[in-house]
Amino acid sequence: MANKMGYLSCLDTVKPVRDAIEVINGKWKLPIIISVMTGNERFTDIQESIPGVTPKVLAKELKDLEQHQLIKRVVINDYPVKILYKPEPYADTLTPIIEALKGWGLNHRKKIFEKE
Amino acid sequence: MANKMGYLSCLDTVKPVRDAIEVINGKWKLPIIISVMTGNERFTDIQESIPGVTPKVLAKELKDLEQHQLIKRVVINDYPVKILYKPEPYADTLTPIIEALKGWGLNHRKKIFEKE
DNA sequence: TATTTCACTTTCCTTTGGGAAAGTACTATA
DNA sequence: TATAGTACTTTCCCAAAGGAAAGTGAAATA
Repeated sequence: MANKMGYLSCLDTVKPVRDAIEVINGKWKLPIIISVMTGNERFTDIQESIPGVTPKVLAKELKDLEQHQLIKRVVINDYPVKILYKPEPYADTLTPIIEALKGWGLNHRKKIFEKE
Repeated sequence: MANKMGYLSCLDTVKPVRDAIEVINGKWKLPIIISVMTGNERFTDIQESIPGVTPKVLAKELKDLEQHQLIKRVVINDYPVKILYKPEPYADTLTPIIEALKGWGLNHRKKIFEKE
């Protein structure tokens, strides 16, 4: 079967981009990763560092991020038990994405304020 | 008022990242931008270049992207009327984000296949 | 003994995203 | 005249995202 499409294929780029989006999708995953990478380890610290996040959402997203091996949940058996969230080394691979989004967001905000 | 928080502030990064996410959120916006930047101009071409996108979703996302000045809708008054979607120069500013996501997605897929 | 803290969970509810399928208005082509 | 293509819109529906508020259980602190 030959080439019968009238459009230009862009799957080379679209497919991996979609794979990445699936992992970091939603409003909260990247902010949570950023908070944990910044050094926030406790549930309530992470929650307070991200305005608007509710405990329900935070608990769910932390589980998702753990499954993707981006953070780990560490239980410390002192009395009382402490729970810490730490970034996994794999989280570092997201830095270029985070930096690109940060740069774009900064510039976008500037653009919006200037023009409108 | 002094510093009374027990957590580390990460708003410097979280805020602009959230601004960026708001613009490119969802499953389809980046794939559509990629398709248009690749050179697909016609509605059906864009649709066919992105497996799974429905006309309803595509129409809605194209409008969103137009509002954000990332693409423009051009009406050509031949008979029949032609409608073309073209990238705006501002779309180019997304390239670092797209490249970062592409690189990450490629590597992630490799990681998944190797390990599990 | 009462209150607070921590790390959640539970319930309820609304909004948003998005898929399936059909329809539409126009024009071109056979 | 009939069929096909273009660029959508419309309707219906479902699932997931996400917000608000309260609850929970254990332990520390006042």
